[in-house]
Amino acid sequence: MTEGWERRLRDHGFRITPQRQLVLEAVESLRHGTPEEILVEVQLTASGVNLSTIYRTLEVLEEVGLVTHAHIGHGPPTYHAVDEDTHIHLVCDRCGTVQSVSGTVAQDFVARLEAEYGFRTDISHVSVHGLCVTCKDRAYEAEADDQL
Amino acid sequence: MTEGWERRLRDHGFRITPQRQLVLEAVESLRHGTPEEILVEVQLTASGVNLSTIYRTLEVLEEVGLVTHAHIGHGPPTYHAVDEDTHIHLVCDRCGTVQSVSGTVAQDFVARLEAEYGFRTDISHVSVHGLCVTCKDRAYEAEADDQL
DNA sequence: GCGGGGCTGCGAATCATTCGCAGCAACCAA
DNA sequence: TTGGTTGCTGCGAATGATTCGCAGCCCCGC
Repeated sequence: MTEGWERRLRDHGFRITPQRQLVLEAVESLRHGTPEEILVEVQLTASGVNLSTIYRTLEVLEEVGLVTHAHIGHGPPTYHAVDEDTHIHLVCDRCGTVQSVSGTVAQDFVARLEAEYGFRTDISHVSVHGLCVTCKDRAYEAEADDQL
Repeated sequence: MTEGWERRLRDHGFRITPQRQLVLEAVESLRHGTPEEILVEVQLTASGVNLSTIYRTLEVLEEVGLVTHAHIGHGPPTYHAVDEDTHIHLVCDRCGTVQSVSGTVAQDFVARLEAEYGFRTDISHVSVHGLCVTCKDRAYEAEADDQL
């Protein structure tokens, strides 16, 4: 009985290796993870795995549709398993906090982009920048200062 | 008669320098530009300007609200003058093309994020990933192959 | 079980960005 | 206008993330 992930790899002409299994499991258990974080998780089981392998493996897993990545803020990308609930990251450009919200808030927006531009949005990949509630209030004060 | 950009810098305690003027002009004339591209543009006028200065200057200009930046795809960020019409980048993850569309398509989405989460979206900073019309069609074929 | 070619570990290379520092110059005051 | 004080810049090195080249290993079809 071939598991789904094995089939997906094979169907795209890739081999099944322990590293690929471990990386996929790490992504699933972390839910959010940068390559560096995934490396640490993988090394709990297999300490010999190299960071280059993490990068190459994530690329492969993404190509066959088992994981996706999103860019949050300026740092390295974070990877997710595709079966995660799709969500959107609200990134505060001032304090750097990241809030995950359900992808459903963007459904209308996504539909509109498809209708008007034929663009098929990968919603889980979107990250939205701006100011969180807290920092927004502080920004108002700064604007008030500007007026003086 | 002090020009607006000079006033903005002074009001935040920054000095007026030729480099800052040139970088701002370069951003305005390029409309979209990475630090590297801005350097080239600036060096048409002043060849001695250094890339470090471009980075530092962009940071300052952003802090005082004269420019903003957006992350498009995996490469370096691109900078825009703030008086540009706000727009959104639709980035195709397959072919890499970037399409700029009016920010108005996102107004409802932005309003909803503010209403539901108190999040103030910087719309010009959003970049939306997915598949463009052309690549979307090609993706359908690939999915069809998967079914076999 | 065997062989070929994909995969991995390792270290070096690359790319973007940041930092440290010494000299220069913008700006305030007299 | 003339100084003096900082802030700003150029330069080169450091850093951090990601990629590359290559030799050896091991997955997989026969």
